[in-house]
Amino acid sequence: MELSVSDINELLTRGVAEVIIEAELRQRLAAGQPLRLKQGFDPTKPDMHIGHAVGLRKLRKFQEAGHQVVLIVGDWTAQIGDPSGRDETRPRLDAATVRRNAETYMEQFFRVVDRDSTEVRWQSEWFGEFKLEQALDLAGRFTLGQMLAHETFRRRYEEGAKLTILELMYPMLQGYDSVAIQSDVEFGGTDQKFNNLAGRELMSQLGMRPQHVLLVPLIPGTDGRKMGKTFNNTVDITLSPTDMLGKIMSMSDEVLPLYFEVLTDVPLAELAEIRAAMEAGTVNPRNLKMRLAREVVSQFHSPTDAIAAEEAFVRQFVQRELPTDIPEYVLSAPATIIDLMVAAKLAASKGEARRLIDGGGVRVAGERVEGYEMSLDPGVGVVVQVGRRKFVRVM
RNA sequence: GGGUCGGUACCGAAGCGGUCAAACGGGGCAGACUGUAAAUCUGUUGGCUUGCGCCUUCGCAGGUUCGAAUCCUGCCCGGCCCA
Repeated sequence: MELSVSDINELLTRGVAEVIIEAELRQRLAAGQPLRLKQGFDPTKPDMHIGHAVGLRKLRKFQEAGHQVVLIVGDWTAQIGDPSGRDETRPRLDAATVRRNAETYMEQFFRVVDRDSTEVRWQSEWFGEFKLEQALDLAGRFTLGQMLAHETFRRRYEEGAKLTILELMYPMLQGYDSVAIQSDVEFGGTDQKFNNLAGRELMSQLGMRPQHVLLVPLIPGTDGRKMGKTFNNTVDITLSPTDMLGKIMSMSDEVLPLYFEVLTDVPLAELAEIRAAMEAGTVNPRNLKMRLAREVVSQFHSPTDAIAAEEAFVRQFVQRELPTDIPEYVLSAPATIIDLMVAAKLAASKGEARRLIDGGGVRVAGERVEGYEMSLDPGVGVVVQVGRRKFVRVM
């Protein structure tokens, strides 16, 4: 497939943080030779969020231009745990967990990336038979000085935190993957730069053409802080259309333009308009956010799902009506409101249930619950609501 | 191997014999205001118990004491200094 200069331009700049080395990669793309695009992952935590989708979408665009994705399952590096950005040593995982996580990950990966033009490789193909001699050779190719150039390592070293030799091995192993699969371009988030460069270093030492590196930005989470599990601000791609839409609607305004850039195909010209309108304050960000939410839900589900989710959203949060899909909880005997909340998982403990009631966060049939005495009978069909989004119909 | 400092709730961090389920900050949850935005304000944040009270929790295991997160012993883990 022939790419125009502007196609290549968008491929290398939109939603891209850095390309190493851009001029060279530009030439190779123009030359039209199919390239091997390396994307690795560690099967540590299988849940993928839309932050990961940024890179995957980019891979997809490259595939559409005729290139080949090589997905590496880091079943060895997963046992070390990527130290990048980490303040502490990670626990090591057992093989069965790794395997299971890998399956889950790939299922999610192929929701964005085309399976047919992807080659899946496991690190154990080359590390399974690795000899100590080879490991020593690898270790001999990097200096401590190089390793301490890595922000993460340096900081932990200087702060006197725990830093194992094993962790220093991580970038070397990831780098060796590039050698093993003869990577042309490695994809990753900006936090992967050091590891990716280790691949370039190794390849050139071994007389190979060093891979190029394409880094995508790490996007902020829904609250504007770095997206990650610890902040509970991710939008997981496995979310239902309703939840996904809801999460996006609850995000901070400031991240809107970036999300449009990296998660939608909205044309660049329009992107500029959106940015300008936001800055000038001539649009209600809520409306833009709804459009973004629609676009994203359409991608991971379908346009029909997106429309349905939007309608449900408007009913529930704008018109303040009850959602249509309230789960039922079947009561076998009369129960107090406290016991019901715990049994129906509206509260984690009886203490929490009481606190929620004290705080005015519990409603039964639309009426705020006061005191703990209320009791409910089986079959009343009444809706119990906790907070703004937890509902149960008591049957 | 020796010396020394340290390991507290989701995270950071006080406490150093009783009044400690454990200050304070962050985060979380809920309420008010909203656009399920931000900012702001309020409440709450181990479990059981409507109060009283009981149980579990301050690296692990023992011990001293009427009483321990706080003192002692051993062990495990980490930092620093020396080798």
